[in-house]
Amino acid sequence: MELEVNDIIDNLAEHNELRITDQRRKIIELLIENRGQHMSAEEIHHLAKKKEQPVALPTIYRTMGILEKKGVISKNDFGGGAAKYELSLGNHHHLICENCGKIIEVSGLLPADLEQRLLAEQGFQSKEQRLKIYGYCRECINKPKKSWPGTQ
Amino acid sequence: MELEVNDIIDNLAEHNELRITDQRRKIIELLIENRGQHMSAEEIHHLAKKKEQPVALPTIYRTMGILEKKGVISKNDFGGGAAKYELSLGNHHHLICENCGKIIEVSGLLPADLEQRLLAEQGFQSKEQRLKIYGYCRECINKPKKSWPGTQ
DNA sequence: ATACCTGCAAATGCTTTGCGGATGG
DNA sequence: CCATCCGCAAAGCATTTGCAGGTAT
Repeated sequence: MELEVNDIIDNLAEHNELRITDQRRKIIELLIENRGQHMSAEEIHHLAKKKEQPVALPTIYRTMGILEKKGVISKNDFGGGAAKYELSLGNHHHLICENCGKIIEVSGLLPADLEQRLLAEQGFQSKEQRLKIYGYCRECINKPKKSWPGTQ
Repeated sequence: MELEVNDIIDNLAEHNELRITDQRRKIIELLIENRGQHMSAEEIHHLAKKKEQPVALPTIYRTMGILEKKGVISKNDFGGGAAKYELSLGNHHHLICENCGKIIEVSGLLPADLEQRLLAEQGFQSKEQRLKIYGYCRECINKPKKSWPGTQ
């Protein structure tokens, strides 16, 4: 796990003028510790503070911008106000329950030849696919529904 | 075309306590006139003003909220700051060029049995699927790339 | 008549920016 | 040493809200 922080860090520094700072290391560390979670900038800020290594909010936003451009993380808008970030770990997609706000991750929903088809039919070279599916989760499917948006 | 405005209006008023006002009629009119476009609240605001039937921005946001909940429109975040709205006309998806910001609409990208599969495998009842594909369009695929985000 | 709408102005909340001081390479 | 980065405070923007007056039904 500690290894991976360095993997990412090294990769970032490799070709560019990107400096390795305690703040950036800490942010990546937190992203790895919470892999599979969707975290807002504010949540990362709180976690860092709780671990006695506070990182200022503007620094977090600036870092997220860099990491997103590098493809290390992806930024999601689930409709709850603040953007949510997560480590990019393979192409997966999100089922979003409109009743309780739960996010379920799923893979393997897209046809395998999608990228080639788009290139052939549209001349479009795709880098990343994001499928969001809105609906009701197992628990809410038969419950009376409340209104959206609802964060968790 | 004028017919369709009334279709939507009537449909909205049918089961609910929703009033038919000039502002709501105007907004729907503009959405229909610009079908296939992606418009921000601000753009709708400008268009209404230009047509001598101004609608206040808060009213536009409030109306968009209602129309979205009713499924008349869908709200998109393409990363350019403001949300973009469009009439819901069949399930289509968006190719987003990271170089020039162009949005290309495409249909028929998802497996036909997707909804049934999700219900069977996850117990998830899906209402709406939105696939966003980031990459480079035909014109930009060989151009030197600039940085993102760029709106148009 | 009355519940619902609108417009205005102000508030809100996420995100970005300017800047002086700090620091990694 | 110097370009880059950080934290702070303040600004920027899209969106929401409170409220008083207006309007559809």
